[in-house]
Amino acid sequence: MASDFIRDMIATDVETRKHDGKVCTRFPPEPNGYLHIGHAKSICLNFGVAKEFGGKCHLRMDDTNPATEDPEYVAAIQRDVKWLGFDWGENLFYASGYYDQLYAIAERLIRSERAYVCDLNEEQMSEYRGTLSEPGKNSPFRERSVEQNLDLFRRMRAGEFKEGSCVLRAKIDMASPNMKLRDPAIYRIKYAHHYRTGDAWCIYPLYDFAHCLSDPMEGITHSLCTMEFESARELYDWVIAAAEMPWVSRQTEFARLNLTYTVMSKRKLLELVEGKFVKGWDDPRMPTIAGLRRRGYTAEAIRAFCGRIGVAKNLSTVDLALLEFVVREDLNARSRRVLAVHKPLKVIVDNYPNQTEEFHAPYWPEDVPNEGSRSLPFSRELYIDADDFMETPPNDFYRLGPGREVRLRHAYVIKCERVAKNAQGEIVAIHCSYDPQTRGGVTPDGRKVPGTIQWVNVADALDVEVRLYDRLFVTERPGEARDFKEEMNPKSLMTVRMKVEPSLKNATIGDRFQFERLGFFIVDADSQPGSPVFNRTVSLKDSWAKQTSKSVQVSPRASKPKTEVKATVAVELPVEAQELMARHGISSEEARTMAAETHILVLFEGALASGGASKIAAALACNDVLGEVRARKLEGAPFSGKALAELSQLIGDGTLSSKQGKDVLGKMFDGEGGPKEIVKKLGLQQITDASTIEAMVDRVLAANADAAARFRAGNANVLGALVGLAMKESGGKANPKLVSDLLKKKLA
RNA sequence: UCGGGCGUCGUCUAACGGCAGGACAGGAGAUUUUGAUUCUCCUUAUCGAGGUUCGAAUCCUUGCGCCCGAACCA
Repeated sequence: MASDFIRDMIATDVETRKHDGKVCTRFPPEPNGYLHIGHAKSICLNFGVAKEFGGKCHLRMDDTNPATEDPEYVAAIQRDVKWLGFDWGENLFYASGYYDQLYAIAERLIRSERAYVCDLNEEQMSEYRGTLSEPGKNSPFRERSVEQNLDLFRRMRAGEFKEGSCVLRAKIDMASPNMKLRDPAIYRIKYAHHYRTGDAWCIYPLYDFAHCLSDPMEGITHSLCTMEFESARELYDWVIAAAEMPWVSRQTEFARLNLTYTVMSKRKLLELVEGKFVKGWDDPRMPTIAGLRRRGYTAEAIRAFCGRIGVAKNLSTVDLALLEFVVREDLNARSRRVLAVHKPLKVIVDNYPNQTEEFHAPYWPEDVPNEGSRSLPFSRELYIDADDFMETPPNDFYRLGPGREVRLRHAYVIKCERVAKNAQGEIVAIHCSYDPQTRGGVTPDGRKVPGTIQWVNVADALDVEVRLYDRLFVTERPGEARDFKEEMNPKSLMTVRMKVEPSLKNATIGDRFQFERLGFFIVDADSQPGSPVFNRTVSLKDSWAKQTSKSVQVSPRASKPKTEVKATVAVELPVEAQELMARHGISSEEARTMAAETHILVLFEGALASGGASKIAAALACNDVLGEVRARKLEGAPFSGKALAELSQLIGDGTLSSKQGKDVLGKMFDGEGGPKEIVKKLGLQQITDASTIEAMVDRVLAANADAAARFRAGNANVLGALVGLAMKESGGKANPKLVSDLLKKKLA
């Protein structure tokens, strides 16, 4: 499995023995709909990570809203996760299984004055909450006593109050810039029957309370969720801390999956199901796991897809073509090839005797290492596909046309002699001759027959129902310009009849085939014994169709309009920065940084006071110290201005190159002592001796003869790489400027 | 900008500060009893402007753009 930022983070946590080196993840769907391919990404990530690090992944039904949840969904979720190939073992949990504990924690929060019962109605509450840019104001019920809150909360539970009359709220901060922290509701009254707890409760916890507590209750180490929960993380941490949970789970967010030509929210999918735009959650056009399964996708293909799309934080919309690619790749290796004719056109082989012969036809092409074959009956009346005949074909059409030859797959080469038409002038049959020398499709005389087409014997043809599926939406991003339901593809399902070879009579539900030249198909559950129904999983790539439709095809996707280069408005330097600039003789950029980052200013002034070289110290402080502080999520540098002064002196007097200076800075952050100490410990005296450097440069050049050629060919970046190599050769001690100059001279 | 997140080929995703790589899509060709598969080759990217550095996609400043957040949903 390729790595990603989450796996990197977990690997670090395991190495540093966080949580005792254990890894426990969870997949927490709400049973209010079916799982879709977007969930598959999360499932593959959570279960995959657990497996890779020798940990566990729990399956947890996040069922805290009795109004929308249903046991049917619970069963479907388990079926789909299992089908995808993942096993939660004993670890199936329900948020509803924690209602007692959650209630107890809520009372604890009340006792520690971190929660209160609020009687504001929904409208008032939203008014009190303020807006994104204005702070909210405290609820008039915020200062109720512990006793009163406890009493009220218990009466909420006892069913003494109407639905909506009050809620339990966390007492955090109504002025927080993070709206999630403005005293969020954590319990509401709902007189609804819960599918698991029945009528035991009339108050239910909300997501922000239940979810973040379920995690530590189960010993979850890494709580992976999608980006829209990012601002909830602060609340997540607050609740765990406020509840004084003995276990702390860490939430990390990644980007959810979007697919072109697809809608991916449960709300929209539910709308499609309830509005009968599709035939249910498992309609093969749906991006649900159940739909994809019925469409003929394999779990392997879906997992491969999830592996290929990666995990990152960028908002991303994956091309549907990638999903089609992985399923073709998978199906190519596992589907038997059979012959089927979509639009039957009768061929009469006039010179063929009145008989039936059988051809031995392998199920697999040569490059798929599988065994098996069937026999194919052949006689003088056959069906071929109407698309494989043209009365006036262009030169590059190498199928059948008047006077032209074509190979019938596994059978004979035939030649079109004449076309039979009815009174309306429509073609009713093609009269052909066959070449008896070409039995099995070979041409002993060595002549080229470029076209090979599929066919079915009229007498034995099976007439079957086939469902041709296509993308559900016609636009890449349905719903972006108008209501997504107005952008549905009217041809997303075309139910047709096909003539297929007789061996398919006993195909059973779930069998997969490739209908040669047409696509991959699976036998649908609607099949009856002896009369299979096929779903097209995906068509074959068809470069002929692509070529012929080129003229009508939309122009290749326009490249993204580059953001217009606007005249850069010089941003005025704040007064404090101007003062600093004048006072310390530093650059405007540095002054700006120091004016904004007090700890950098303090550090720099400390360095100045200790006699540090001001230019170097300023650059170091603003560019490198600040970067390091941020990367390590610190408040400030863990060393004094004096240490910075010392370092800048070492650089200033040539003891250290600026590169070494930065390395030393890293060690200072690691707490390995002062600059001089580190230099001594590591023996970091910079190498400036010309002959020593030349020897190293020569060695690097000798070992990378091709690099020199590439540099001369115009790749200027090679120089950087060679400098890097020479630096490594010197153990980081060479003066990079000297190395670079020498290299330039030698390469010129 | 009230807070947060994110900007790398058309798309998705890599690159301890050291030759911007891979996959899909697109194009050209070879092989082919599936115009499939397979195999070769090619096109295309670091949001802009400054700064630090021998060297910046990466560090700093700044501008721009996109996304998320004001359910008693999850």
